[in-house]
Amino acid sequence: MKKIITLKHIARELGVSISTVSKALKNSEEIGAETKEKIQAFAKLYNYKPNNIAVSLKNRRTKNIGVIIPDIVHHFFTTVLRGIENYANAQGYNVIVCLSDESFDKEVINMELLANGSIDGYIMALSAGTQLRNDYNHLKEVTEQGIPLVLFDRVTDQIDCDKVVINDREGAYLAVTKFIEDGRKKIALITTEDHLSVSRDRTAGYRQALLDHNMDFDEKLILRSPSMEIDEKGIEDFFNTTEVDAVLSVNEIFAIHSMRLVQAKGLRIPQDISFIGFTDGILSKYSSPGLTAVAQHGEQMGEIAAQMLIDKVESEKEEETYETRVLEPVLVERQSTPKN
Amino acid sequence: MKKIITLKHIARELGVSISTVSKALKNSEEIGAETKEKIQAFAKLYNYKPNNIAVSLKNRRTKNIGVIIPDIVHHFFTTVLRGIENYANAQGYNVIVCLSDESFDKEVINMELLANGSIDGYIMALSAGTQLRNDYNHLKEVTEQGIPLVLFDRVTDQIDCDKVVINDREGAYLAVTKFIEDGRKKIALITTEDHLSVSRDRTAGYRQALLDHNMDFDEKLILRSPSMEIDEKGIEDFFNTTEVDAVLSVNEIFAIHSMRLVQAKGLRIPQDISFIGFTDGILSKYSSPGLTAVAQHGEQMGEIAAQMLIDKVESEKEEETYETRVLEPVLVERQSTPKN
DNA sequence: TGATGTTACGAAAACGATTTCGTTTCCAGT
DNA sequence: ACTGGAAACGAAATCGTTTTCGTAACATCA
Repeated sequence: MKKIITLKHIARELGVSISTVSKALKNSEEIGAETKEKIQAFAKLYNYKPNNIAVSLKNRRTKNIGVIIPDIVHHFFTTVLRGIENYANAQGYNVIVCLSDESFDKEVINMELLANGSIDGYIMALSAGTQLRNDYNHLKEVTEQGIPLVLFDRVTDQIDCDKVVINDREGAYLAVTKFIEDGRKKIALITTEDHLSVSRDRTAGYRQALLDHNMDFDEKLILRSPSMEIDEKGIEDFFNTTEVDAVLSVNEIFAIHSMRLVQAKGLRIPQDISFIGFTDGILSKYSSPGLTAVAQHGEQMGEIAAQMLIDKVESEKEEETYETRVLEPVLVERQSTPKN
Repeated sequence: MKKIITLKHIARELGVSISTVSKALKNSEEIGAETKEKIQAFAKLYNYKPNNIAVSLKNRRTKNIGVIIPDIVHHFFTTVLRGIENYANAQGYNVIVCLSDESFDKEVINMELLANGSIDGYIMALSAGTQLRNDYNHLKEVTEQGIPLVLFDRVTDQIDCDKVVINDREGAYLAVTKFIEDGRKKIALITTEDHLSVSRDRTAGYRQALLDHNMDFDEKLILRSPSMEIDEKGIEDFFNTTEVDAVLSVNEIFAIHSMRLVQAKGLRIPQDISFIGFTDGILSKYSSPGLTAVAQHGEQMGEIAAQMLIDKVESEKEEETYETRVLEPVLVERQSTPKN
């Protein structure tokens, strides 16, 4: 078993002081050429690596960033996470991932677990529980301590911090406009309750598109699931009782499930009914027919979030100016909507 | 901006020594009741939390575990990660995630990034690049330093450490046996080159099942993709030139893509051709028809890996005994195979 | 020769917490 | 009154680095 070696060992072994070793390894001009070479050679030989923990303690910088997301088995979040990882790693940062599981309590616990100096800043998407409860004190505490925080996708305007979102409203607007241009008359929306910020915005965009094209906004054409979990019964009932020729869904799973349902009823996609789903994920790509999707640029979002956070972490000045970056969604057309 | 408070601040403010504060906050019997109360109250008031970095330095324990996986936008790995998270968090550990991107170099870099005391141990699945190169010196270095390491799914027997795998061979065997029992004669295998340990084992299981049932093992029925990335052209050519009535695929995507392809050619699933895929992920569940899958118990795998690692980390003794846990796969039957 | 300047290195404080030994004070026991 | 021993607290070392500030030895210059 090879021992891990410290400055002290090198110093003792070579009969010099710890400070000399430290400086020599940093190639300081202060140290004589001979001594430097000797120390560097020794360090290389024994594969010396500075202890990160000690360095962190000294610098008050951990080079770790904490990411708290509601769920990891979810294409969009993993995509964002990849973006974060990419940028962070390139800058020499590590990413500590915590899952809130859509629960307020877990979100709080996770934040506290990281709050004791383990990280230099947070990147988060709010859990459904937190948004429902509308309680952001745990975020406030963090920002009040001056720890940088970047919120993405699921954000709140009750907290002053940097944010990255896509224009969810515009995404829905795009989709519904496409439906209308294709001559669809009964455009349904499958979404969740409005406490999720993204659902609220998407519903608003849906509504706006209808109104802007002189169509009725009919609550009966909206199915609101209590959460992002699939409610198969609810969806089935909805399609049994509601006549519809286009469906916009706030996530892939609702859309895919609905497609299979109406296909089983003998409807043809996209001739009889067309579909668009939010999140251009793996399901949209591989479903049959392929699902036209509102792409959310998850990876880019992650990169931007990481960049904003690291910029804040590394900027010495305590400017209290926050920025919200809004990414524009695009429609990725596949076979679930007619070609023009 | 609230300042973060340290033992020193409390000590100074209350006119006692740092040691007294430390002990008081740990409810030590050494400290008088009055003093203890005073200190604890003050600490609560100012929301004192011990600095993790300092504690880590003192204890030589970070309570962080490093997870290195090839890809995060991949259902199986995220499932495992969730299992790891669950167990680790419950034990008060944080998880640092690094992505090797299937590259040997990135894997090495990530390991080194964590190797300097940032973590108490590693959980890893080998990257394709590493398995191809067959070079495990970076792992050896780590184990030689006595840092605990648990390998999962993509493992190697060139390294002595704890491992968790599913019985890939048995999974393929199960699937092929099912095909044979259903009367299939031309059973294809879509896999990758054999340098990936899982592909090798699955191919072996496929072969064994055929031989055990007195059927020919025909290389022409095997399509080997160079990597886990989809090779659409290759798959199309394969189905155009090869007559087949059953397909076992080493991952979901190959299977789903193939299903769409043969459906487009007018074949009926499962009447004319049936499909089984490895990894019971989201695609299998939501494809049409639903894809019968070999479930890999990713979450359980993650939990076991985390448990093995934390056990090793926390056991003082330096026993050099390693264990390999083998999970048994199960077949999740859906509509891509006929019902019996 | 004495003042000044380099060069090359070491001592020590600091980061924040833990822990091992003291040390002081006070009181009981004889 | 003297000893012994709790009780309550503090000093200091320690974890491994970094960094500031000395300082010794030697060279330079007027």
